[in-house]
Amino acid sequence: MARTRHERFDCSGGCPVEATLALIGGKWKGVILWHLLHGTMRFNEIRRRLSGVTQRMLTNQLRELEADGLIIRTVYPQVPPKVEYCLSEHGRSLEPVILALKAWGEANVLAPALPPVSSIKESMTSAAA
Amino acid sequence: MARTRHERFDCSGGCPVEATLALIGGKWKGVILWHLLHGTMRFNEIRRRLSGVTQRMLTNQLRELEADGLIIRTVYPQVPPKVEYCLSEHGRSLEPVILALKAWGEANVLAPALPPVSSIKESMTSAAA
DNA sequence: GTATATAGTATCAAAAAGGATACCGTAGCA
DNA sequence: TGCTACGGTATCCTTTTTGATACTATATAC
Repeated sequence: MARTRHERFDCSGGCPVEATLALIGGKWKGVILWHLLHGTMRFNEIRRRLSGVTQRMLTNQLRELEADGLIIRTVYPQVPPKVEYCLSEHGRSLEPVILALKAWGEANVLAPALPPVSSIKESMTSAAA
Repeated sequence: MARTRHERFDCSGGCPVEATLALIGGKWKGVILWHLLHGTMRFNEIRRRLSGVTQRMLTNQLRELEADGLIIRTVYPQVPPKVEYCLSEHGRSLEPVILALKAWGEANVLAPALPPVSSIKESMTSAAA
């Protein structure tokens, strides 16, 4: 159920890159994992931090992360329900990856106005047209 | 054209994680970048390494990477055509990220038979049912 | 004269991802 | 008595992504 694209890694030679991206590449997974780096959280707690996510999506993503062994879901037999999510050991091993993603994003996406590099070689391109 | 999901980063507080994933998160982008870390490559050269990719997909992904300023496309006005792709400076700055993804993938996805952690808490879960 | 390699486009279709909305059952609060 | 919070499901729909296939132009080799 809801297995995304984890099953097929056909890129010969080896692309652990793809394999990893398949696990954390959903729209919300990266951020969820990043938030969970800070500690255990309840469902709605996560939801509030990911403003914009729907319940269905959040449930889906959390379930996939759980199925992939990256997070641990603990439901307390209470009413109203209380469900906690935290990183598994496996998930925590992703910390350097997440932090690398975050560091690069901070340095290269949000800060600068990245100029279109596609201007220099346009002269060559137009020569072929 | 072909802008994927780069435009909207609504996850408040800041998720450079998402921002980065949006750039490298396509099905092939990560691998393409990884291959380009090794040096300049021609179109079909990349294609052969990504066995399974279609021409259309490869073109798309390369165009997006170029539009995002991560790679540089150089077309030589020859016939038959010769087009080279290489990392831009911006793209090369992704090297630690790519390597982190690769390292984790090698260590955690391909090697071990990752046991389903979802067994311990099942007792609690069933108690709620 | 035909085939091949090059780097693509164009068009159509399928699959996957993501989103909107409504609903559930109970506890606690007013 | 009705409201809200909790952590979801179920259903339907739209958008995005991916894939299959056919087509282009020309130089070179056969």
